[in-house]
Amino acid sequence: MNVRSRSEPSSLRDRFRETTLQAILTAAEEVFAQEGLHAAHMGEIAARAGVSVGTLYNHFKDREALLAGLLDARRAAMLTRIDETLREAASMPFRDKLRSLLAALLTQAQGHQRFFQILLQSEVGRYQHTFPSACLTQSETMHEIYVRIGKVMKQGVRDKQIRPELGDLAPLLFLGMVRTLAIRSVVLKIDGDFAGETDRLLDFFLDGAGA
Amino acid sequence: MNVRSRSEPSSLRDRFRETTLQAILTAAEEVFAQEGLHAAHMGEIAARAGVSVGTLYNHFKDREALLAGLLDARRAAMLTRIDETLREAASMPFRDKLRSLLAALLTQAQGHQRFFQILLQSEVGRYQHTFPSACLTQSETMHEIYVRIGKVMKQGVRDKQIRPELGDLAPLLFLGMVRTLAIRSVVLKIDGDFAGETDRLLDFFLDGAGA
Amino acid sequence: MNVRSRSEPSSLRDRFRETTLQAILTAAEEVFAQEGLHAAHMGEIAARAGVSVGTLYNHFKDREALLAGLLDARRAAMLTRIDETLREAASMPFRDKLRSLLAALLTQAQGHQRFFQILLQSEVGRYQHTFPSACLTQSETMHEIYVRIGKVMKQGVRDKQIRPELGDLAPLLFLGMVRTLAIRSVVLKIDGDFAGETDRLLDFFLDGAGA
Amino acid sequence: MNVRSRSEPSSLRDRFRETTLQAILTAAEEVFAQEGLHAAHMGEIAARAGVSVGTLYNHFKDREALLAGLLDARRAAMLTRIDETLREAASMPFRDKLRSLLAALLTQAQGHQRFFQILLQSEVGRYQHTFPSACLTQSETMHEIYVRIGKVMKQGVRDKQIRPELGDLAPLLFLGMVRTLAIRSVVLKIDGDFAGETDRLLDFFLDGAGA
DNA sequence: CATGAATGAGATTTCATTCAT
DNA sequence: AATGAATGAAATCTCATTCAT
Repeated sequence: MNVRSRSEPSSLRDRFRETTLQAILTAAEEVFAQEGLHAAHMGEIAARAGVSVGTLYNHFKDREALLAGLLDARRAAMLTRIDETLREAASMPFRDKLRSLLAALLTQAQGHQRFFQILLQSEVGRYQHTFPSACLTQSETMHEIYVRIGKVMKQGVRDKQIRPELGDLAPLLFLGMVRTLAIRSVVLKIDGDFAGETDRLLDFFLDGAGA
Repeated sequence: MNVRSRSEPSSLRDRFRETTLQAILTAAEEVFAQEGLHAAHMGEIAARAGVSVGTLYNHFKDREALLAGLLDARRAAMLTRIDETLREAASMPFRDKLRSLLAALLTQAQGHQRFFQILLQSEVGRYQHTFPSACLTQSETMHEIYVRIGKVMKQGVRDKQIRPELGDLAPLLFLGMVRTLAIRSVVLKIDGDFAGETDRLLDFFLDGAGA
Repeated sequence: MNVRSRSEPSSLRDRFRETTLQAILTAAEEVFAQEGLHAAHMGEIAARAGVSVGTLYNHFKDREALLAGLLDARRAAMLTRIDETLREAASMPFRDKLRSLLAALLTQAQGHQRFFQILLQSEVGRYQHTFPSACLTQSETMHEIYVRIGKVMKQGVRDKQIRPELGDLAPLLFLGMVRTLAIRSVVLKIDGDFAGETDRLLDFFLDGAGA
Repeated sequence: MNVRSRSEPSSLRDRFRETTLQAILTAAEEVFAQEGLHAAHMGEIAARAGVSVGTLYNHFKDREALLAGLLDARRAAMLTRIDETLREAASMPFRDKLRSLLAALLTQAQGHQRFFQILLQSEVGRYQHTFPSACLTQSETMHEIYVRIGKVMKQGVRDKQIRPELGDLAPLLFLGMVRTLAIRSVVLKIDGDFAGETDRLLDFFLDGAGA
């Protein structure tokens, strides 16, 4: 009993801590995506999370650690989702497998737009000075995604479904389509239906825009 | 004579002033591209231009005006180049015209990588707070490019060279390929040969990656 | 109980905050009065208040807000004091009432010499560009004082104690006497006994300097 | 002849130089009065004078020397005018002499409002750090004026025209009336008719505001 | 642990002054 | 002697981080 009465407040505390942590991560994702990596201020993140700045520092050593933590958490979720999709699609014919992958990427990009925006920022901006470890995380994430797309493409080439001339451009162009939709959504400030474009994009990717 | 004797010292000074201005713009382009819009510090720009901080402020009211001035200058050059290409290609068959446009875009993206990087940053980052007027310039630039690509695509659809189902995605995807190369070059830190990829990209765009 | 245990630490912190705020206001009053509105530097104010520069900005948005906050606080105190005096003197004969008002003004001018110096600076200097809102506060303060003096003067005219020919010059000249003492004290750098001059000034005001 | 032909261009040059100098002084007077001693920028003065900043430095060692030079020039004119008035009024009865002095002061204050505004600023502001020598000039100017008023007042006391109780307050209060009009004109931004108030002010000074 | 006021390093911006033309 | 672009010291302001409560 004693043990329980001691352990329960502790687990309650843990749950509180976890809730706070999630609130911080969500707020951070919002602010980093909306304001940009450099303009995302700790005060703003704290305010949106409904905690004080000090609390941010109780959970993360500094600003960079907060971003790195956020990216780590999201990255795991994203890669897990892609891997699941690929496993489910393992035995499908190539075109269906590619379709599943594209649908998964688009669904992720739409469902985690904020995280995706951060990913895009990391790609084009130079944040190595300000966020060295977060940048590392991001390029690793991107690399993981490329590796997965790359495997599918290689299989496609082996199966004579993908022209070999494209070589390593194929994964880049495939992901580039997702990026295009994401940017369209940011620029036009509309919540475009990413997944609904799956077939148009797949047709474009495999058969081109030519008549 | 009087006029000349008056205008000559003035034009000499003007030439000096112009030299300084170009040095500032070049330095600013480097720093904004390499460090990112928010992390580009006036001190760094001044140092690279080989002038003092105060000199930046003799030429531009503030940091934002400097960026806006830079973007205005580069934007004009880029749009002029694209327009020239399109004029030269006006009477070509569609595929050649599209090839010319793509080659022009890739050449620009490679020749003005720094400016292109800034353009990409403006697309994905949220700089409206910090650089309102520069952002406006950038979205106008992007819009101008889209309009030019869009016209060619519409003609392609009329000529039955482009599948009409893609609709407004066609220009986005076309520019997306250029973006893909630009990002590859940034991420891999290699000066990839953009223009050399023209044909691979054109084939991909018109005929797809499918075998 | 819970409320108390929550409110107490908060009120303790509030008291600290309030202490800091008062230290800042006092330091600002000193520096603005001694150095002049334009030459009062934030660093100097911070140093005298015994805080860091950043702390000033935790309490006031910028330099102007600090001045405006200072003036607002002091203005309330000054007008309250004058109003009290007038209320106490409401039923006195005119000469005594005027004497009370003059004594109150002189006491205020002496007791809050620094604030008065700032008031004088605002009158003669052109600070509309640098301190627009503070200037507004100051002219409102001056206007409030004029209104109060004006009322007494009007009553004096009705009671045939003040020559009507002076018209609206009477309040100006009355306040001018106070200004004269304040300036004498500034120029001679002596802490002249303002209140001790009440009767000499009252005699002068009512009966003139003529024999 | 040779001598003449050499001296003439020189005197022409001198005249040019003199013209430029006057333009600078006039511009400086405007800017120092309108913007305040601290906010008066060399660039603004140069622009209003229609010369370049460099030219200011060809005529004056630095900003302070420019202000000092301006004040010296104006001070001489003002004191000369007052002295002339006093000489002309030397044999008048006391009241007329006082009236002449007051009229002269008011006329000066109105005719050289800008200079007067600078005088007022110097009285109440603390410019010893920024403009040490100019401040000296100003307090000397003020002192000279006080001395002149003081002499007349002393004579008034001897002639039993001025109550001796006022003592050294009399000159202060006399000048205070002029200051009152000047400030009214600044605050109300009206070009009040100073000289037209001479008689009202003289009556007030000698006989008071009492009925 | 949470809090949030205080800190101060570092950024932007201003402007008197210099000096090559 | 006039010019005005360049200079850089000094000011204002920002914001990540700390730490006493």
